[in-house]
Order: sequence, then C-alpha cells, then structure tokens
Amino acid sequence: MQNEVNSMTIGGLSKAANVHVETIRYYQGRGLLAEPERPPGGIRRYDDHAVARLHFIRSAQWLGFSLAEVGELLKLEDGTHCDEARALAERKLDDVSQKIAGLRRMEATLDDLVERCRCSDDPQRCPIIHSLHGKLHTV
Amino acid sequence: MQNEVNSMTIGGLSKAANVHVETIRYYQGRGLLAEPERPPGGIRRYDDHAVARLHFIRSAQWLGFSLAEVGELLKLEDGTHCDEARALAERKLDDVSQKIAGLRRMEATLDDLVERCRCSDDPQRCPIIHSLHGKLHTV
DNA sequence: GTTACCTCCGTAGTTGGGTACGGAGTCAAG
DNA sequence: CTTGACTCCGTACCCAACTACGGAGGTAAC
Repeated sequence: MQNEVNSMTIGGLSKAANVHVETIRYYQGRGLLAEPERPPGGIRRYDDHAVARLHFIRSAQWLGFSLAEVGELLKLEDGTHCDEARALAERKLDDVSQKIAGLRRMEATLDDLVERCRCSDDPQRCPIIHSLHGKLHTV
Repeated sequence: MQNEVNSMTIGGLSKAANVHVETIRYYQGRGLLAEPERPPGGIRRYDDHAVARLHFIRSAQWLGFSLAEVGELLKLEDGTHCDEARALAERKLDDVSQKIAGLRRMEATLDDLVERCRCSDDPQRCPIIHSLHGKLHTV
C-alpha cells in the first residue's frame, strides 16, 4: 500500500463502487473516467473521486441517460466553456422534467391499478384490462 | 379498404404510431404486440388498440424500462393472475417512485448549476466544477 | 524467491434493441 | 391486366454497453 490516503487499485475501486473492473476500463476508454498516471512499471491508483464518478454514471444510467448523455453531463465538470455548459444543463433539465412528468403519470396509473385490483372475490373479472386501455398510452 | 372501422395495414399502423414497420414486427416477435389473424392469402389489419399499445411501449422505454419490463407491464393487461398482476404493479410502482426521486435530485442539482452559472464576467472561474463534486453521486 | 493473486492491455464474444435487404405474394388504380 | 406500391417472412447486419479471455508483467505474504 502506498502512503496516500484513499488510494486503491482498480480492483479496490471496483469493489468500492460495485462496478466490474472491465466496465471501469470501458468507461475510461469512452472518456467518462480519467486514467490516473501509471508510475513507470507500476500500477494505477484511484481515489474517492473515482468512486463518486462511478456512482454518478450508474445513477444517471439507471435514470435513463445513455453513456453519451452521461458524458455530456460530465463535461459540465471541466469548468471550461461555461456558456455551453449552462445551455447543456438547461437542456438536460428539460429532459429530466419531462421524464418526471411521464413517470408521475405512470405512477398514477399503477397506483390506481393496485388500488382497484380487488379481485380476491372474483378472480375472473379483474379491472386491470380496462384501466390500461386508453390510459397508459398518454404517458 | 375493408368496411371495418379503424382498420389499417401495418404501414398505416407504422405511420399512426410513428414506429418503423420492422420494429412493429420485432415487437410482435417478442410478444409485445399481437399479430392479427391473416385472412388466407391476404393482409393483416390493425386497429387503434395497436396504436395505443405502441405508444405505451415507446413511452415506457423512454422512461427507462427495458422491453422485458414493458412485457411484464403489459402482462397486467391479460386479466388473468390478478394477484401476480397486482404484485407486479406494486413492484413497478416502487421502481417508478425511486426513479422520480432520483430525477428530482438530478433536477435540483442542474437547477442549482444553471442558477449559479454567472460566468459572463469571468469565464475562467465557473462554479460548475465544485457543484458537481459530491452532489450528483448522491442520486 | 516462489506462490497466488493482482494489473494491464488487446481482442473477441454477448445481449438488447433494433435496421436493412430481398424475393415472393397482394392489391388498387389506371 | 399490368404497373407500382405495399405486405410477408426470413436472414443478415448494426450499434450500445458490456463481459470474457489470455498472456505478460507487478506485488504481497509466506
């Protein structure tokens, strides 16, 4: 172990962030995560920032952003081109609002469904069929 | 044209739902959309239900559901296994709530970013770098 | 100082979600 | 009754995002 605080190998980073080693390398190849300098003939070391970055990438993906979009979000981080960053943030914000609205409609529909699914008395006439028709497609 | 109301060929369905013909067939292959009977030596006809179904599939996808999950959601429609359908709906509801929460956090961060990005006076010291650190990963 | 496990790097394979193509059949307009 | 657009169906190909594999070299613990 080196005497730096928060220093880990790619394997440690992998465990810390719960992301496969190969996937980390893949993200590096795509420019989503920097490759730290490699001490000549040695092994790269990572710190907490890398963990946070991986968490962010995974979260954004789970929320429906592609890796290309995640890359755009992450470009906000470099501090240059502030105008572009702002415009980008505004576009993403718009995206996010729309997704929230869509999910809320889906939530309402599912809620309604669960609420109305009182089929213990008659398993043959479940109201689910009708509640789905003409509702979900409005998402 | 047949004398049924709302009758269209796959090409018409494609235009109505704004989904490629091949993609429609692909969904049929995956069991997400029924293939109407083909009159012997004739051509299949589709109605508004198919359009709604395609809209729903696309919406759910956009919201981050995989086609497999969309398939589960659509199984709610068959009316059998009401208990299972209900349990499924509850799980999906949970998913959806979590996604909404995540998106709201992302929205707050982006909002904050846009708000604070007052860089017209000094394009070199953009606050974006710091606002991203340690915030987005909490999504 | 060797054993077991790691890193590095490259290339190849997989899965999900389509898209493209091509030949044979169908159909409506002229 | 032919022409042009469309359908059907199969197969092949494509892109994104991994995942697996393998050989050469590093490194930590005994």
